[in-house]
Amino acid sequence: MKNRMRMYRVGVGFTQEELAFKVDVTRQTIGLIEAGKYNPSLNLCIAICKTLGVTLDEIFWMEDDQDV
Amino acid sequence: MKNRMRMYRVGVGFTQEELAFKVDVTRQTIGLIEAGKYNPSLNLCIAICKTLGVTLDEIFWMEDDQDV
DNA sequence: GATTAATGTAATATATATCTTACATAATGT
DNA sequence: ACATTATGTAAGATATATATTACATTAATC
Repeated sequence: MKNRMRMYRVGVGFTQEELAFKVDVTRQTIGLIEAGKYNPSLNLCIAICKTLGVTLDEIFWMEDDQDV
Repeated sequence: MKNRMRMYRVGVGFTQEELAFKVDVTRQTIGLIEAGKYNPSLNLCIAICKTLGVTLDEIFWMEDDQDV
């Protein structure tokens, strides 16, 4: 459940709270997704990607899994 | 909530039920996601993509939205 | 070093994804 | 026509994503 959200978020200069507001979700939700402890919905993933200016693959697609 | 699941599923020659079994979910769930009536979890999206041999962007990322 | 901003985290409540069961329809083969 | 396979869909139950509230910690700023 790892992802690259934090990397792109700080890259754009947003705080967790700012990103949360923009995608209409709670700061805690953003924090837990970044921490890899949530399994977010596709719609939320898409909203986050659009806000950060990247695609789903760039944040959420891991080309090589550990067990490959 | 549109996506290209059906296209890739029939391309690989899977039935809804076969794909459902492989990603450990119900046939109905697959059907509703294909119909654009469900907002699936990221984990399920990833499992589907791996089973169909494509990435998240290829199935779930729409480059140009209607409202752009 | 005190204050503020940003983040981590936990408990309970609520919304919703998904399951289960069931039936209906469409397509295909015999 | 009949049987079979694939798909659509609905009602109620369950699991889980997310909200809410609250407090702790860390980093930055004064």
